[in-house]
Amino acid sequence: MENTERKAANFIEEFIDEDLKNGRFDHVRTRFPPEPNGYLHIGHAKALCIDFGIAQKYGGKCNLRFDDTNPTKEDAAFVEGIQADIEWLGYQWNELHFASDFFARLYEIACDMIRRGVAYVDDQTPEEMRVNRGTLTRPGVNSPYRDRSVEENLDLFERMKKGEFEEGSRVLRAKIDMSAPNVLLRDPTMYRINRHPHHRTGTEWCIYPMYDFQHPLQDAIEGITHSLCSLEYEIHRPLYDWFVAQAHITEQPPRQIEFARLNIERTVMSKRYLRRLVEENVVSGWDDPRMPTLVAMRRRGYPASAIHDFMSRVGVAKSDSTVEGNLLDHCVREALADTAPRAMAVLNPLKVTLINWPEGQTDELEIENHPDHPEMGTRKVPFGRELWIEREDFMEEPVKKFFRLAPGKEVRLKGAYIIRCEEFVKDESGNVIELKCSVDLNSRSGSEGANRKVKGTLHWVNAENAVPFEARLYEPILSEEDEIAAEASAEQELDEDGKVVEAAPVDFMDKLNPNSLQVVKGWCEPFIAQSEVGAKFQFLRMGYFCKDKDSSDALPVFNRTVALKDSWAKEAKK
RNA sequence: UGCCGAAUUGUGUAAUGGUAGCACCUACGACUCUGACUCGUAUUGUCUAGGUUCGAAUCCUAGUUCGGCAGCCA
Repeated sequence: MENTERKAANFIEEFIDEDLKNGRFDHVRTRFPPEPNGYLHIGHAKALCIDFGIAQKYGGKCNLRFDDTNPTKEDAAFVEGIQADIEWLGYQWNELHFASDFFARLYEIACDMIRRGVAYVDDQTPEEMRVNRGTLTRPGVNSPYRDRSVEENLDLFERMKKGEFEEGSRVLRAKIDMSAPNVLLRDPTMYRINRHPHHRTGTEWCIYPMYDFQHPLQDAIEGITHSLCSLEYEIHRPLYDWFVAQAHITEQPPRQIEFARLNIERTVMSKRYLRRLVEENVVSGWDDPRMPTLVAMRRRGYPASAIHDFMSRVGVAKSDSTVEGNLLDHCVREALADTAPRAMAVLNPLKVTLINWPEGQTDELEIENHPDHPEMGTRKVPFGRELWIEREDFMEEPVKKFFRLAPGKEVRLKGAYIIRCEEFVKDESGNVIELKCSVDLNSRSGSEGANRKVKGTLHWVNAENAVPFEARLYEPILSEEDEIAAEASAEQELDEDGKVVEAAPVDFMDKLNPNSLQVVKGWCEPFIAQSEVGAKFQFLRMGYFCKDKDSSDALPVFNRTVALKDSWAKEAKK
């Protein structure tokens, strides 16, 4: 492997380079280890891109491993969803493993640890265990069951496995040090009893290994060289190393390296909360386009390449950070800019009648599908006396710098003619409901008469053939400024012993953005309606849109993937 | 009051003792049959205080602030 020339892109690669150079490893093998208890979100995608990306970069391998050690919340459907997401991102795992395939082996290792006197069955109640663990500032005390004989431990553990005991009545613990400053080392639990059927092993097992025991051993078994994970596991590393050392699986223990997880402004990034959004029907499902899950982003129209681009821009570091939503939007726009064909759709329609256009006459105009890519061809667009334009493209009393339609003012209709607003019609409550415009019949696009300066160009749809459609417009799922409070788990209050008194939860449901979904009915060009689910367009001036699976023949539905940048909106605010 | 980490412009991330750079955001301008795209210009930064050094974001000392840890979750 000739990586000495290549410059490390981040601190993880520096560590790996170091390991390769000093001979700790002569190859790289990573793993992506999701628990199948939900769908992958953009935060997982960061870890995923790092795990797979580094393996790729070093010519190594990356395994997909499901850490399915807690049957309570896991489901086979998530296993499939996760695999689909990984494939969508274009990665291929080398080996596919399930922790549950190794339950027998882990059990044997646990028995061996009992025989060597470094694990024991504890009969304390969860409450007793908690009390005896001590606090952050006070050492714990040994369990009264800590010094049972090997024979008794072996017998008890086997009977735990056989299902002779109730859930919660006994656990297997590692015998380390109840006064360790790192609380995780105070005789951590290795196995607990859980009778919930497992999505793969059914009722074969009723004891399940804990993460701290299973994960490092699984890494060692698979021959993982670098076990990359998020910062929260940093404090677990001594335990990780301890278990690997105890298990005697490999001469070359895997190295755990931690990096900061991804946070994005106004985005919920915790599986627990996402699950709540789904279960409490705040969203329509894991693939609701407001969700930060990959399955939702795909549905919303984000190209996989945008995710990769985003991850490379976000970088990898060891300090906690929160990325602006702008950056993701930017990556999505950039990914779509060259590939999405242009089309016209009006989201908030205002009727325009061309007073000097012959009644009953409909022309066909030829309009390019992409201004920068002539190879994407052109399409025929009908044009007649009655049109729809965007309501916000007209102002009765135009403010300065507004160069769209206003009484007496001219605009160009994209690919068509220049029109002038001659008068406007209001309903009884004073709302403008129609514009009467004159059209410059010599100004048809491409003709000589079109070559004059008109400041504004509007998109439009011919009323006669327009197809009604539903547009779903999205905003971040959290209200502004509140994301941190919502992200933070419950505030914990401590009593004088430093123990948790009560969790006073900040209910993130209160932080939800009431405008995260806006549904509007608009008009679009006929050909758009016939596109396939998943088809992506840029609706001129309105943003990138993706045809949704909720579409019917009667009513096409489009998700706005991302809006275009809008410098007028900023100007208008002033 | 314990242990483990982290602090570079508004945000994210480089610089590994030698010119603090890049991207996004923002502002202004050019271009424009998308107020998009593109192009140009600009503002803003090394947590604090000492020290070592010709030279410190980088090394040392002491602080400060922030994050994580007391599941039979992962």
